[in-house]
Amino acid sequence: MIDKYYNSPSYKPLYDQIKVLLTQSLIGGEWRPGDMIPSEIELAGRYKVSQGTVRKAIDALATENILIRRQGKGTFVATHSAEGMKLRFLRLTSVDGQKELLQNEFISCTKGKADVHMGQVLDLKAGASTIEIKRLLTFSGRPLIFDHIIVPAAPFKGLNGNKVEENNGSMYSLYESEFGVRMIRAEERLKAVAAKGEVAKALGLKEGEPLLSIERVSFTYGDKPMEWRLGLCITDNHHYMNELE
Amino acid sequence: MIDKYYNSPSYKPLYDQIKVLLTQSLIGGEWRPGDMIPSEIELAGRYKVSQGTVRKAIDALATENILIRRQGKGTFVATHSAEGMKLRFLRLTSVDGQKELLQNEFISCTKGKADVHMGQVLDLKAGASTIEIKRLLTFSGRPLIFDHIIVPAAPFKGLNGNKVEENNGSMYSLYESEFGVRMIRAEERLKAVAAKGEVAKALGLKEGEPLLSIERVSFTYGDKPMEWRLGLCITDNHHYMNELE
DNA sequence: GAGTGGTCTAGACCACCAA
DNA sequence: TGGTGGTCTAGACCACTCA
Repeated sequence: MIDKYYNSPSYKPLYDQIKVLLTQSLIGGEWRPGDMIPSEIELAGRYKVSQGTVRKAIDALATENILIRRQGKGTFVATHSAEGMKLRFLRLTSVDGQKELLQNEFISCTKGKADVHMGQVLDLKAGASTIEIKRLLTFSGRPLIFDHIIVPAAPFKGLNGNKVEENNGSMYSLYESEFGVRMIRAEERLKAVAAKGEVAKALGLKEGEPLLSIERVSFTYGDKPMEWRLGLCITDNHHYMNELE
Repeated sequence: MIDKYYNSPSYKPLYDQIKVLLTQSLIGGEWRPGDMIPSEIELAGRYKVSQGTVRKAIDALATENILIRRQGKGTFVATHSAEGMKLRFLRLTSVDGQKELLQNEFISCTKGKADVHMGQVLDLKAGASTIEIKRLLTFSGRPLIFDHIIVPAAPFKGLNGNKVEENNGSMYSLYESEFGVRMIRAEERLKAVAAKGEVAKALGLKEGEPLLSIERVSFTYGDKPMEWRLGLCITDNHHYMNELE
């Protein structure tokens, strides 16, 4: 199981192997979001390595926001239901600095089929069943974002408009609490586009006014894509913040 | 100098203290971009700590892209002149995937004064001298980005249009090689705006067409802001990529 | 072969938290 | 007071690079 011998043909550092084992326990549901995982010393015993090696594996998962360390308490599986994590992937900030809460205005939830492109994006066969959600996010009464969300139907069997509304639009905590799907990372592609049609109407804009288009694909454990999302945002009083290092 | 005793009122981990000392040597120019810094063992001796502690400090600087480790060779000060680092902060990618090189079309380089807002952004007194550069970046012959750059005049004494053109618009490697200013991180704010005036003309657009506005502030060692930049981008065939974790 | 960073261990002690 | 994560050390050995 554990292979510490360097000359092995498929040599990998021990802490990488431990990291894989920990990830498998997460995927397998041995520890669920919010749970405390065993202590470093216990894990060291289980895997027959030193505490320092386990520590390095946990450190890696902690910097990826998959685990959360708390001195004196333990190490926990990260969860989207924790306060402050609900909008983890939302980078939009009001120009005057405050990160206010948004209101969710549900529009529709329908069944669909993945076309070839969406099949590639979500790693599905073309024609596979999907669920599509449209909604409007408003900020102090004014429309801000028009969201179009597509997820594969299979892992989200039973997802419907009621559940979205009950959850007040916090999709990620819904995915996690109802379907056991935790998103760990996302890729975004941004463009500037002109408002038109349904979207312009919902946002109360004239045709042709500029909108920030944010296309996002979110991934769960094992880099499996589980959600496609297109957000069209009015950026008169908000901007998308990003830090480059 | 080094304080490893935990009960000290201003307790900080040893590796953080080492990190500060290393950063000071970088600011002071003891090691310049591209240089190899002393080996871990040598630094451990100099600071009277163990190799592991030095390693942890270097690890931190390496994940911040300030130092670069190379097994078997040594640890080096990161540099913008290295190939592949020239466009380090440019997140724009063509839709069909290729990360092509851009052509730089110089427009102007003028002297100016910081207004109150720019003073705050660049940590200058209002009225301090600045240098402003405007340019157009083109991609296979077609305009792509209109850049407006403002830097404080003092640290960049002698910066002019010729130098920008000689450098083919690679501003960061110019700052570094000519003025010893290395940028280590940047903050960006993105919006969608409508093209107008000078910019619309330069980019060959009609008034009102959507543009991606990227406002960037870049920082050198010690989080000192050294450059403000506004890039207005045509995103018909390009998008801004971002990874969220 | 000499020198560098990379991995792994074992153990000591500290800081934080909860009961 | 006991358990957790956090820091620090000393030392062994491996992998990579270059002369």
